Amino acid sequence: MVASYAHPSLRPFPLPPKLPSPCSHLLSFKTLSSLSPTTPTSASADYNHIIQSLCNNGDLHRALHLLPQERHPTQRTYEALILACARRNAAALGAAVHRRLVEDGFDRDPFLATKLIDMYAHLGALDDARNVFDETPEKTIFVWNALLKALALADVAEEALALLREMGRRGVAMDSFTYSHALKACIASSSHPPLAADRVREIHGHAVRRGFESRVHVGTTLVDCYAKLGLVSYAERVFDEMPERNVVSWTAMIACRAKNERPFDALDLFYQMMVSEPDVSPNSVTMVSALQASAGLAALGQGKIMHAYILRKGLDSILSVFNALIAMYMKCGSLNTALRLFDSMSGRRDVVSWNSIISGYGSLGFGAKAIQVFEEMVESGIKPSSITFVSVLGACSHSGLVEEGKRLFDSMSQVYGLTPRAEHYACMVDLLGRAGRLDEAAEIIKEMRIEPSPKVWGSLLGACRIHGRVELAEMACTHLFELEPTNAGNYVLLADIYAEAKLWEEVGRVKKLLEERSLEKVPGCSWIEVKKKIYSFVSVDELNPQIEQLHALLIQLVMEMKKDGYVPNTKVVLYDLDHEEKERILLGHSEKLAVAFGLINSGKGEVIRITKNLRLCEDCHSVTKFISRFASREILVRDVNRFHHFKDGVCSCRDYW
DNA sequence: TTAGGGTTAG
Repeated sequence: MVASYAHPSLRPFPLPPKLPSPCSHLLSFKTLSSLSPTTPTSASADYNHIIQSLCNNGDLHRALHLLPQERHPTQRTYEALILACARRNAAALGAAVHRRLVEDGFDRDPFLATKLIDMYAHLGALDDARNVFDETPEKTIFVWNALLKALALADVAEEALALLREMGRRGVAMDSFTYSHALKACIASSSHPPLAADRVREIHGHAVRRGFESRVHVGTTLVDCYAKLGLVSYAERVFDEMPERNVVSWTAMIACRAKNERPFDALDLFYQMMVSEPDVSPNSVTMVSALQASAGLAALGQGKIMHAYILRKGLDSILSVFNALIAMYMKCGSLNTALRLFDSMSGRRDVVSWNSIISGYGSLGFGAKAIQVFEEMVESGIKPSSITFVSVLGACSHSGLVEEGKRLFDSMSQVYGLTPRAEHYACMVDLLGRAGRLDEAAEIIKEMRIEPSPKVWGSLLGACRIHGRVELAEMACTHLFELEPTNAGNYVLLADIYAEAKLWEEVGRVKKLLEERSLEKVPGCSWIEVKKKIYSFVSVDELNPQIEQLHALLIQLVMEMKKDGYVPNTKVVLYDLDHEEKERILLGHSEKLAVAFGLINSGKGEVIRITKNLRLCEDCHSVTKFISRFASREILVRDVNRFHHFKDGVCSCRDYW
């Protein structure tokens, strides 16, 4: 079944019956007024009960008003007050409750200490949380875990690990909660992945020895930690060995694959869960991850099946699911469906919804439209986030809107009070570099107040590739080879630049470096979804059952093109081979095979949608433009950077990409 | 008393 945005289940759900106003079932306003602190109180009034009820109903002020009336507040009363202060982000009131609690002699109570630590952590007052911990004489495991969690989730995860070591020294018996917090601290503690991985492995080993690995929460946290470190096979091993799995464990594993360039395997796992686990029902988070996998594959058919499922289960009322649907349609190139969904959600759009539309327009090459949507977003009262600027600056870059991009970049700090991060500088380098203003791009890097990230140098290198700047490319590579020595893509780009300048000796030198470091170029791969099945192609794909048919079609098309003046762009082939051999390699590029497959196997009027894991090659770009005219077919190719929409012999990028 | 998974970009 195929879902459309107009599915009847999309009609708004009936509103729940109107709730009674807070506390109306407890006390009338008149009764409350009579209980004000200035009024003599009745000895029989149960203030503890009333205060707790007021707190639970969100009426913190009235609860605090009553507190002085109660001579003997109980532990439960203080718990309710602390939780209410945390919920309302009421720092000053929280501190006042804490003072009163101390006066009442509850400062040695480990239960309330746990609640206070949670409250202070929630309010961002870590020193206060630490003080409560220090001043609690009887430190139960709850107290230790509360501080561990507070430190792990704040930007002081190193301190969390120090606390863990202290627990070890003092012989505190850790429980499964301790392990979950400690693992999260490992991820938060280090921006250096190898160090974080060592730490996770160490705690993992510890958990295994103590028998905590079999706990479902610990196993799930381990899956997630390895996922965040990009160690997919470690995550899979933990997941496979879990004695008990629930929907969260399955979702963590699906998300792990979806986020680590394994969208096909993520979908596979999703369907495995649906088929083999009748007791596990996907929830909103599962569907968000599954949609992300469909988006990663640009598998529109799969995405539509999920949309139908989401509607049937009513999960589209959840904003994150709705946003994930918009993103999925955008990444599958279905701009109109994404826009219809976006239009249908007026009033409940958040910054994520807007960002999806801005980046969607950007990647399709509608830069001016992306800027217009950005302005509408600001007008509607939503504050742009750091990601909004990555999206809108990226949109400027794809469309060559240099001056607009510069203006937006300046507004980021001057108007919106956001400090540009490395990724924003990378956008600016890309914007200027693509437009051929490489010296300005290099100047921006020089003036950066923060350390340029690999993305920044990578953007410069990419621009050097487009504009054939050998020396500047070498300079960028001295940084890149140091910062990310194992990223084969940088070596390949440099070799590409040398090859284009016909510096074959230098090409050989870079290839030798790749060999010495045992690095392999990521092979180009393209795929296409036909009748809800995904077919993938690699270069010179001799194992493909239809390869002869595909070749015959491509040879025929190229012959027609040559009559039209087409000259194969053999400079994109990195090897110093003769022209004929280069042409043969060019013809076997995965994206050409996928286009030919689409022509043969899809319906006549259907748009051919192809996805490629790398940047689209220039020769394939020319050939696809021709095919779109010659075969009268719309062809949409999503490469690693953006969309190319081919129609009537023209590409939406207007050859600027 | 406490814990685990997710949406936007690059």
